[in-house]
Amino acid sequence: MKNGIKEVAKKANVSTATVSRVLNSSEVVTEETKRRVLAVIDELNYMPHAIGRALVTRQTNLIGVILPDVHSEFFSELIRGIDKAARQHNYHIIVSSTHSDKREIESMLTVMQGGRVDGLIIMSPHIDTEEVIKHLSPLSRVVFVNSYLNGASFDSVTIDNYGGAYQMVEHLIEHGHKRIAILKGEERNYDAQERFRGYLDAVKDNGLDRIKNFELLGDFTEESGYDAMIGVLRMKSKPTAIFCSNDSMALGALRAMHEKDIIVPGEIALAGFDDVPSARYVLPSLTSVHVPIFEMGKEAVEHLFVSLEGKNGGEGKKMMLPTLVIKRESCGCTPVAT
Amino acid sequence: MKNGIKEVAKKANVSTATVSRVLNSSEVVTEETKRRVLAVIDELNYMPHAIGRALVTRQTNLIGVILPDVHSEFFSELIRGIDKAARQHNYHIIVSSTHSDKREIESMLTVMQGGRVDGLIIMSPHIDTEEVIKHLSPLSRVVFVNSYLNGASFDSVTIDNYGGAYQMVEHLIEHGHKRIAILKGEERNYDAQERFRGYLDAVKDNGLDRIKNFELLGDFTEESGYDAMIGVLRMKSKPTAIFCSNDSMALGALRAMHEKDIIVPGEIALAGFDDVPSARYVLPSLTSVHVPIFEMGKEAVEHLFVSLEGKNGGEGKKMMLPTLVIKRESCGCTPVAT
DNA sequence: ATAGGTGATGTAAACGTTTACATTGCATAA
DNA sequence: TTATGCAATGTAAACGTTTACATCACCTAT
Repeated sequence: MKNGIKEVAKKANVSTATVSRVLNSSEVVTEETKRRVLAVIDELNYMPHAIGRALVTRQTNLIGVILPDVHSEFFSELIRGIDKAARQHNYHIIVSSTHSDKREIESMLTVMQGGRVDGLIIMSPHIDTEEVIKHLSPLSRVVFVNSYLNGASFDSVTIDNYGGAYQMVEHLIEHGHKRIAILKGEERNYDAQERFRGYLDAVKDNGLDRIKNFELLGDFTEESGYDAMIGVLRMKSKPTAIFCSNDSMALGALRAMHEKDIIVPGEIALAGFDDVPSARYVLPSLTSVHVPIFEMGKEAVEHLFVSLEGKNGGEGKKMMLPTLVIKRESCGCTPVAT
Repeated sequence: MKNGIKEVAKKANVSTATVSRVLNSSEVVTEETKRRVLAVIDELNYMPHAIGRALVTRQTNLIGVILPDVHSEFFSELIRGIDKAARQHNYHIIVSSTHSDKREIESMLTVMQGGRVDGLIIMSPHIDTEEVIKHLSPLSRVVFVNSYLNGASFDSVTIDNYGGAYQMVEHLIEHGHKRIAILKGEERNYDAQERFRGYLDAVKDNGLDRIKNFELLGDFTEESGYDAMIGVLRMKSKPTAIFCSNDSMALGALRAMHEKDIIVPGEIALAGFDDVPSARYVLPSLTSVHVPIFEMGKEAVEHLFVSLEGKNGGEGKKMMLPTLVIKRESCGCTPVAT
């Protein structure tokens, strides 16, 4: 007992064309006919076949979302933002995580194209974004999110990594710190690069010396933050403040300091980036740079729709969302609760 | 300059059927022909049109995932597990969050069915699951995840909420506690119910009195944990231990105790549920019940594929994944680091 | 030499819609 | 009365594949 548009048409004594017109609320159908068709649709519990429809309209109402591995708050917030905005346009999203694996990215793009989605949102924080672009069919609509994209004419939405880092470091300087270390992220990570750039400029613009020893390398994980901090604590002349390129590393650093009985911020002040939920609940609470992830997802979708509706291809519109320094206990702004 | 299978066929001097056979690696094609076709495919950069294919094969290689609002670690872990398993079968996933809104669920189901996906994974922790089931087309393949599902003949994968709570409470009892409070989740939440049931049975089986005053109501948010704890601290005769139905509430409770200078676990011991990442980093670190979220997603997909491959409809196979008590500082197992 | 078999390829229908165009019936104007 | 126009509906092609079936060439056994 299959029931397609044909069955509905027959039962309602009209042609499939008319049923289709009712379905797409075309104006030209008589009230009477419309009522009859609707009744039959209801009776047969008819559901339009999305694939059949997509084949002819060349529209799937689907957006593909390609992400690298990403920590959980970021991931869920981004998806939430994207989904929310997509739903408002009556779209759904196909999500896939690439683990930043080249072969995986490639296969993903192949699958996603070929009519399966109307547009693509890609996050590619590593420098291999050029690889990605190479596999992009020229007619596909794409918006990049928080990606390394030098000059390529694609739409993109990013957060102000540079500015956030700059302001945070400047804030530490306002506290009187002159020896500020940075815990960097992976070299090839775009966010990490930008945040480092912000640190460097803030240090320079405020007349402090750049101390190469204080530029530590991490990889955005809690462990790497812990390890790096242990290293710092072995230094003869220690920094008085540490700016971590993300909160996970800051939490790791904090753990190391707890273990070694270092008082934060008394002996060493600490600041992170991302403002993850835990930042509020650790002791001392973690000063961090808030990042509008949800909004970024939302904006990405809006950009995509502009591109989808306009005839002309994406004109490479870039958008940068502001970040915000959240002052808590670990930088010394608020007395530490005990 | 469109290029479909026809263009490939023409250029390679074969019929579309042969191209299709090459594409689907059918055995019967000559080596020579295959090579020629493959060459043309490469030259034209031909990509099979997924929709055209789906229309005739009646297969989209897509799994729909419908989730309520869910906290971020849970969300991302679950998606990760589902995506990983799906990719192994060459499937992609369509994700949508319903915010537990009835109308939204309904429209979601309608959209998702009608040939758009091959199967559905649904998480519906609230009691209104029956509403969901009502809108399920009988031929759609579905696996429920962590859902309230009394007896309905659907496949489902859940975690052992009851057992985890039971063991955790029993563990607190082993520490010598006799006055153990519980911070419950919303009444209509399935997880919350089960965890409460575990608490109740553990208390009873160990010969302790049920103290109604100690059964506090929360809603799984950090704030509700904080508020409830403030209430507890005003009680004349306080509990000596508190079991929170999830970690967010436990973190809230912890914050309240910090503010009021209550020593944990010295004065009041604390335990949570979910084992979120922050549990490791708060002070004191939080004893909690670990939940295999990733695995749950993976298992859900595997169940779905069994159902997809088998001719017969889902036989209502249920699977329950074990939970694990993780002992840290907040229950008194480990000395608290300072 | 011929029938029958086999292996490779081609032909065309089918999947479930939408939509350009054709048709119909009817009202209105000349 | 007949042309004209218009509103409502129908007809059938199209979207891009897959696949059952037909065809064809060639080989083998009789």
